[in-house]
Amino acid sequence: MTSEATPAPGRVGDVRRRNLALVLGCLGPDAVASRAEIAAVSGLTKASVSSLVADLLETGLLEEVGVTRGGERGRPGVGLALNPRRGALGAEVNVDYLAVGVLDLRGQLRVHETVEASNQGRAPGDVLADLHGLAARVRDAASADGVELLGGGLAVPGIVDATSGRVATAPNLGWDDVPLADALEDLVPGTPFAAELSNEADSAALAELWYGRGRALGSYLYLSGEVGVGGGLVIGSQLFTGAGGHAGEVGHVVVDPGGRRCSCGGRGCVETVAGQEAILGAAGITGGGSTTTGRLAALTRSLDAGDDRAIRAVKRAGEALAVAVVAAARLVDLSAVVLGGHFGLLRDVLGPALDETLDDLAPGRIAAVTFSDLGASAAVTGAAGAAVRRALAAPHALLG
Amino acid sequence: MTSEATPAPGRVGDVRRRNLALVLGCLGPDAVASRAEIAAVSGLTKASVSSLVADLLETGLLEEVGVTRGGERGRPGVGLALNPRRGALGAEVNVDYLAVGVLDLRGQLRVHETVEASNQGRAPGDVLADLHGLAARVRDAASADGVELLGGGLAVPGIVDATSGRVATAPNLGWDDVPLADALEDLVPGTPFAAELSNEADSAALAELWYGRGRALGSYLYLSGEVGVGGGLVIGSQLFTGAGGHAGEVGHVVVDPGGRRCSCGGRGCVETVAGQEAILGAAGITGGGSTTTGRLAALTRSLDAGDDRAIRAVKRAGEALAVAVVAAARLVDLSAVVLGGHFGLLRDVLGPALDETLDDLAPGRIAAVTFSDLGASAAVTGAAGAAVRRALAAPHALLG
DNA sequence: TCCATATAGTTCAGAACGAATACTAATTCA
DNA sequence: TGAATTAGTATTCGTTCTGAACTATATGGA
Repeated sequence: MTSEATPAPGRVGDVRRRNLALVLGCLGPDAVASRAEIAAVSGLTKASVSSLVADLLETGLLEEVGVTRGGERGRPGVGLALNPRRGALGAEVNVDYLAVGVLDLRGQLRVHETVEASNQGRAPGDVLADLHGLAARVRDAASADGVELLGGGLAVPGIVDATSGRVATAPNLGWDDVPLADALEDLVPGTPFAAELSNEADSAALAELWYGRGRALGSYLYLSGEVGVGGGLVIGSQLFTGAGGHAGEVGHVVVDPGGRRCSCGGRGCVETVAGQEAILGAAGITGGGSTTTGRLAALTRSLDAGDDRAIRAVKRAGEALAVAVVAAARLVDLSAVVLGGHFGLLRDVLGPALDETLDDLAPGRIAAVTFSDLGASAAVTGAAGAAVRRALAAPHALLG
Repeated sequence: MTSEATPAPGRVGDVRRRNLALVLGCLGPDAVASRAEIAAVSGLTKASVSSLVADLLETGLLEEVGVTRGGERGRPGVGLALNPRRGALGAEVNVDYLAVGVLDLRGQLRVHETVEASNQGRAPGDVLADLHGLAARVRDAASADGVELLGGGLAVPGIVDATSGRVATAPNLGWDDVPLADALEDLVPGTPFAAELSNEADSAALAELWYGRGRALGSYLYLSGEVGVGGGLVIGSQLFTGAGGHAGEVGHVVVDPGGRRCSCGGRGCVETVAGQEAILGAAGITGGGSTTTGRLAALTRSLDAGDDRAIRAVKRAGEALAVAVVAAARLVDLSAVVLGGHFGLLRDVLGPALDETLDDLAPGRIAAVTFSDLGASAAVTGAAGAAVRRALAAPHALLG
């Protein structure tokens, strides 16, 4: 939900809260800067920065890392950097696996464990029990590695309400209106920033923004090819959640008004052409007891072998995605796309088809079509990264 | 352009600036409230509100309007309301007319004058000279009516850069890269808030938000049927300008990937089906020396007469708009649409076609399709309203 | 070696501001 | 007439940033 202009009165203390976050914002994941440099960049006075940094050192978010040489002459500054011994936990429940990881403030994924398992149709309670076992192991590993957790996040492939911690619906898991508030509580017990629930495509889009292709772009449409076609819109280096809180639902943009009925009740949606089932079906790769992963592998083999039917199916998917991408380009004035999830496997065929169709439908409009290189850890990284950002945006919560 | 997180240091004075605007924000166009009521609504203390109101009275934005009865007992409060003797000027250059008006802080359009003239292909300088003559008359009328101007705005049917005051391109005027900084300066000379340039569809969308259908909606896609098909996205009661600053360009969303080439170089765009020329052409209403307004009148006569070709052309436009509306619904999670401009003339045929197609392509997704009732003054009202909002958001600029 | 110069960082007085509290003002009701 | 109730003001206090003066630590040349 886009935040309504809450009539919150400005208090004197707000200024300090804002400036504490401002100082942290001057330090990227890898940056080292002295108090004087921070003062110059932020526009704050040296006196204010000194005072703010003292507080931030107390929170443990910041640490001093020896001296820095600025100009040739004069007293050297004391280097300041984000403390790599603080971090957040990210978790992901997906159709074929569970994954949990710990990301530190410097953006390093310090621990990452994945458990393959088919969670489709399992009772949420059973899945969550497995997840918590995995999370406990990961927390222990992080602790052994010297990382103290500040918070966490959980990503699921479905429509979620972050404020209440409920999964409204996750069709591919078979979940419907599942409350996860307790599960979130148990994920990172006793940390100052409670774990939050998020959509898997949104988390992956954010991981891309903070630690992947998106850093150089700032604004882009992230397309996630999973069982469905998910999407996340990043506008001006921020996740755009739209009017109702669930923007970027690319899978059900209409690309063919006269096309096939979709499971959503609509007609001619992207998913009816570019969803996994649609592609595999059109390519003639039948279910036959095989897993989705196995069938996708068969598809890539067919593509490599030059199988005409497979190539046409993937090309058709690329064309459908192009129509949706143009709609995004026009409606929210985007000019970049990042493709992730299983689309990466199809890139050799999908990329050219997408490029070509974009050039026909809206020449010159899309400047950059890129494929993600974050791999399978995107959602976990994004979920943990969001918790890290929450901490860096609200350092005052860590002060007495 | 979505504002990058400018590293602006928070200063002590920011708190007061914010709270001054907060107090004004508690007073809608028609609202009257006492200091005590404002304190209760805003969360500020009575003492702070008293102090803030004293400053605001000094700016002239606020005025005392007699006593108010709160509860049954106790001292009555002093009513506070926005001062209707302050306002802003809105101007519009369009293909068939020039218009200038003055809107007061209470949202009343106190003066509004329109001059019919075909501005297509005229030199920008000539058009602007006419506009300034009109603006001078309107300023005099406002002054005679006791309204003091705080600022202004100018809306044009094209892509603009508000920060530099340039029109990048306005195809239907035949303008290309026209600098309007001087013209804006002359529009409201000597006012504290400089006039700003805006897109006509965006201004109309904002007028809808502040003074029309949008008040009840908060988030919607505004569709403006002019020579082209313009659009404005309002998300969470704010104009959404997207990644590049020009969101809502509905006219070139692809609705038929195999469709006709568009003047933009693309294919199957909304405008190739729902633009004025496309509808008139498909309806068989030829140019024949007649003005666009005349041809549109002929179209509505044909519709009223039950002419099949005309009805099919408008229905086809409704279907095309539906595809674009679904794209917006999915991508930015909208559920409401407001139709303005010349679409209002076609509402009897266009509305049902739109509803029906929406129900086929995305059943239940769009909750509200409404037609604007602001008429021809939408863009002028929006341009002036934006200036009013700027003043109400930055009252400190009016203090010594 | 020693001092001028340059840069980093701290200390302290001052101003701006909202919060809390106690006060005055104006009204109703018994 | 006075108690109760509500509106609004005055005063004191704590928080925070700013700016200027100050201390700390380096380089480089006499």
